[in-house]
Amino acid sequence: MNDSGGNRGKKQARRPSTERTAQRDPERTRAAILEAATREFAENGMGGARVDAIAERAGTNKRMLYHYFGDKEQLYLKVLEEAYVGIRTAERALHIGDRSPEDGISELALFTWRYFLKHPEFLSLLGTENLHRARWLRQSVRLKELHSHLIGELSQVLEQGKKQGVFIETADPLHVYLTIASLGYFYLSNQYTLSTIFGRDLIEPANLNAWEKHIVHVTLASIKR
Amino acid sequence: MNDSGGNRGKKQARRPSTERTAQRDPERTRAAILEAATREFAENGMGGARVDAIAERAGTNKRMLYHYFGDKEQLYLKVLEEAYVGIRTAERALHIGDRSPEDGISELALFTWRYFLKHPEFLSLLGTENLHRARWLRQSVRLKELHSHLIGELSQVLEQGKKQGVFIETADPLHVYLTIASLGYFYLSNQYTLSTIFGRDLIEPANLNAWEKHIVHVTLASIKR
DNA sequence: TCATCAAGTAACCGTTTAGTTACCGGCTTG
DNA sequence: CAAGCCGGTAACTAAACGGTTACTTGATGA
Repeated sequence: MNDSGGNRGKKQARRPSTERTAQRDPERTRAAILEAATREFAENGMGGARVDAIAERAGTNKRMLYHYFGDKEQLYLKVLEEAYVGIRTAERALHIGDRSPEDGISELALFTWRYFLKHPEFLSLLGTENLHRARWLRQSVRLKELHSHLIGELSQVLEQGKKQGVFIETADPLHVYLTIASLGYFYLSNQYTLSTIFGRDLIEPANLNAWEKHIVHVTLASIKR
Repeated sequence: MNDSGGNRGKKQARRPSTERTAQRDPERTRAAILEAATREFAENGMGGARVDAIAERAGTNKRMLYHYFGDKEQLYLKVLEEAYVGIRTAERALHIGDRSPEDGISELALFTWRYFLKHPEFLSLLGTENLHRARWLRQSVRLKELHSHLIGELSQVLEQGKKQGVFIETADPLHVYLTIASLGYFYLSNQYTLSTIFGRDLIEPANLNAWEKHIVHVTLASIKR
């Protein structure tokens, strides 16, 4: 039973006595918690993630988690923000404007697909956040700035392509990005139900390669004159 | 405090005495639980959904829920199965083979988009199930049969289009379906984060109409000769 | 060299949760 | 017409949960 001992409610002398060796490396501990939290939230969602599990995965305990991040919700937001910073930073390094418009778009499509493939935790976090209608992301000020750059750069590439006569006039930067992201996101984040209902292993290399080609094909076909 | 009274652990005479009027309508109760569960699971995911909340939403209590569905997991699987049956049944009624190949594909794209738009709970359930790597869907035998029909019918439409010379030879039924579903799913299920980061209200009617047109355009552009 | 304070531990707390038990009462049927 | 079954209620339980408290440890600089 829970209530054994009969001393409930009465404070007793405790003996915390450190049994594990203390790390004494705040930066490492903080990073370990953040990484463990990323995995836990990605695997179980906000509702399913367990604070105890995060602490254990990080090789520390709950006290430190609350010490560094406040509470579960703030830790979750931090995880989400870092995930966005990760993809947008890598994306910026592409400089899609340096090539021909067609190559620029292909490059962006390939990059996005491969990033999604390499970072399933990012897709999962997006799913979780949307389940909650962006409840936590909305609170984040720093994230909103990160994205105007992407649309701006993509817009320039499309304009150049229109001038050169290779892209249709109606091509819209937001639509193009959403198309690329859609095709990657759906295939990967829904791979488990899709593989089950269609009886095919979508994550098999041959199928992955076919879909990668398909994404580039569809994206270009939708904007080429 | 929780523990007031001092009678913990000792079984006492209870007085359940029916205070609400009993419904005495098993079919209605069952359906009410299923509908309430659909909403609760869609809004909160598997980990976040609360059995008490489902019972309350259904206007009944937990006992009935366990009586009809066994436990939380079996109830969840039932909800998921019903959601799939819903979309596949409506889809079948389209008979996309009755029109020209191009119209058939447009029809399927429009139907899928509008069904997703009308049934956000279906998208949400898919997301939740994939978070758990189709853990529950895999157990379902009845679902796997439902989907071969869709691919078969789509395959016929594509073949007809190829014969008529309007579709490219490489068009693949699974890829076409995944393309249509991708574009609808991503836009709608990620509308909250997307609206936040891009600073646009994606669910606004004008934007919805533009995306509907875009889906049809992209789908056809990707397979037209 | 020793007081201080950040880093760290583990037990603890109050509440919530999935699931169970004890009991009720009206309809059907032998 | 009574017996029993089925649909129903609400209180209960053990375990799990997010979050806190009491206390320890080791590096540092006055």
